[in-house]
Amino acid sequence: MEGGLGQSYSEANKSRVLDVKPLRCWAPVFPKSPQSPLLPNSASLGSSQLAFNAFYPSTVLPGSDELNHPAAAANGGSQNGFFPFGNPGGPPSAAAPAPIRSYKSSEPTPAVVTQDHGASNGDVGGSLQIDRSDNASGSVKRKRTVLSFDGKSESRKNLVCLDTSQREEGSAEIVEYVRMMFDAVRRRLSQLEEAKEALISLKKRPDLKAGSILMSKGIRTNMIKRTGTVPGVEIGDIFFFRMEMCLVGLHGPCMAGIDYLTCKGNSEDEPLALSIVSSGVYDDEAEDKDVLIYTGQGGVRKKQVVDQKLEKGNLALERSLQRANEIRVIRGMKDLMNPSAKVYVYDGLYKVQESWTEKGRTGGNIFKYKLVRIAHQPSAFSIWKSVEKWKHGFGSRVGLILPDLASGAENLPVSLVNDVDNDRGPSYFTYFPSVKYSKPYTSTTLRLGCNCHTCTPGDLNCCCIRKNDGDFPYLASGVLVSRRPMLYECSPLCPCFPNCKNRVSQTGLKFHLEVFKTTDRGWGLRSWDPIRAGAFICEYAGEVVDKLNLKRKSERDDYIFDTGQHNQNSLKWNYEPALLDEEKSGECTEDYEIPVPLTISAKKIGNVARFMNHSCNPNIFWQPVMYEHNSEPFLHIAFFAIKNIPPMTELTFDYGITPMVSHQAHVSDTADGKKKCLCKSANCRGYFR
DNA sequence: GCGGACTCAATTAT
DNA sequence: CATAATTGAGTCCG
Repeated sequence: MEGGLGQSYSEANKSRVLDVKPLRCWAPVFPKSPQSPLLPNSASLGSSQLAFNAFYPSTVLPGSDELNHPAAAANGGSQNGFFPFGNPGGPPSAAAPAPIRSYKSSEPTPAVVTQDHGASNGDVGGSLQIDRSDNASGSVKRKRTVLSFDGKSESRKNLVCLDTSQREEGSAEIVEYVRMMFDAVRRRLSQLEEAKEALISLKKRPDLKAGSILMSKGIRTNMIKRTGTVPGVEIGDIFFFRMEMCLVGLHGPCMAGIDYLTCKGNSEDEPLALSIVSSGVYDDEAEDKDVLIYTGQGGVRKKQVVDQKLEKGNLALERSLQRANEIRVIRGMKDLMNPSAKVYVYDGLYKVQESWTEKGRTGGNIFKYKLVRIAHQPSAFSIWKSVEKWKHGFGSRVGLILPDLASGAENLPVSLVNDVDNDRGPSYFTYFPSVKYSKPYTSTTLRLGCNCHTCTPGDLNCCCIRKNDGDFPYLASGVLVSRRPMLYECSPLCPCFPNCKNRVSQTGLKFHLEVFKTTDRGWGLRSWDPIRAGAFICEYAGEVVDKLNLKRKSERDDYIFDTGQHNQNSLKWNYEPALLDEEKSGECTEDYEIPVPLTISAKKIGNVARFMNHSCNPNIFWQPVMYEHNSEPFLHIAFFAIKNIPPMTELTFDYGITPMVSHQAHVSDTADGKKKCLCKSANCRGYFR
């Protein structure tokens, strides 16, 4: 889509920021815009900063039509960076300005060149417009770099490519797609590496490798550097790898802590800070929820005592103090679930309030910058601080009804909280952490156990691994790598220890969960802890019921989970084998294979899963898991995280077409038995059964 | 079991 | 186009 509206918009915006030659001031053209993705919030700037905002070099204006772009875009306040004006499917602007190379990362080489799409801008509420490379069309442009894939283009049908404008400017859907893809590839690379570990110890970095692959294939977005908000990235979003922030354009450098933009073409260098990561390498003061004392870069890890220099990131922060532009702040901290790793929280926009130098611990002079959080932003880091307090018992949890709803039945307490109304709890039920069968699941009795004492990834002698297509389904960190038709876990029949890594769904809760009262959807479930994509949440506990009997009884049961009627078909979660040059198309299916349908009722007995609400844009999926009790195989329904989930975010899954609704009267029944959906997601289907 | 030293990384600005 | 600068995430060792 070169020359499309999105691009010319971006180019124009870019130029506004970058070219600050005073004599070409178009001040009246440029309105105030808190949402404008590229510029500091002019409303909150002093007069000196206004001058900076207003410059709009006429040289990049392709035509009089383009004059409207900044104003329209800014006034529209489009959250996702879409164009709220113009002809959505309109012809590409032939006069789009030439890209300014120094402000855009170099163009990646798509593995498969994308096909032209009719309308790639403009449909604000629409689905992510991604190209499926069928390479059937004659209009497909091929570059020479494609050749390594030419022989196997058949197996690459599912690879989704982003077009130029999608790589330059993101949206919620594009960002989500990139993040899902990144983690799916990373998990697969980790899985391959862990399987090899038995033979050779390769210290590879799956996170870097996954990032590198996606970069080279153009699966990234928000490549145009900008100050302020990044379309599709929300305050509070969490990341487990630096690469991930790099791919979605939140923070460009994969290592350095300060991202900045240099105003090239200007005689004097005027770098501007865009985002910073505070992660503990330097002696930052990051305890206050709204103030961050950030240390400049340089001088650390040097053999001799070195003074930091006022250049690059340090200079950029200094200039940003003068310009008073918004700076994205990402706070990194130790991941308590995985102490050797880190987790990064996007904490929104800050401004540099003052700067000074002082003597660092190692003796050299260092720069310090005091950043203050801009008011009235959604809370992010402060939620983490609150959770920390609740966990340590200081500070009372507002609205706490019960410290442990499960009364000790789980290995972690489950809080019951209501801070919205006077409801003192859900209706009575018995807490039970697993599924109760009254008769065998299947008529056949199979010995399914393996013979290992320690099931080791890559060991194909382990028949539990063989049943999972030869892959150890979980990583050492406990996350699931891929959805599969059926997941086979080790069981009491296996001689391996109960802490075997292939028993993830049997080992209880991993996160401190909370059942809480929502404002309009009854009771819901959320977690105090951050959750990684692929992490196990809980299983669907309850009584296995006979579906036919259930229908006859006509007694209302809103707590039914039914494998036969669920539908997660729209979810594509697994890695794309073609990205890793794997010929594995058939085995990578995400269609479930349920040998015998299973219906579970959590009305009388159940666990936390019975409180999970429906969403058309869920963060949890369910996966059938098979293992044995008393020498007989039983089917369980296990829930895993689709994406990284920040603390205190409601956990939801897609009820699909199941006749199950949440237990509360938060849905209004329509004539045909459908329930009105209140999930509020952009792609909400409106109703579910 | 933890912290420090050391090592290997990918990307981007220069 | 090569190179320097950046520091996350491992490993190793005391």
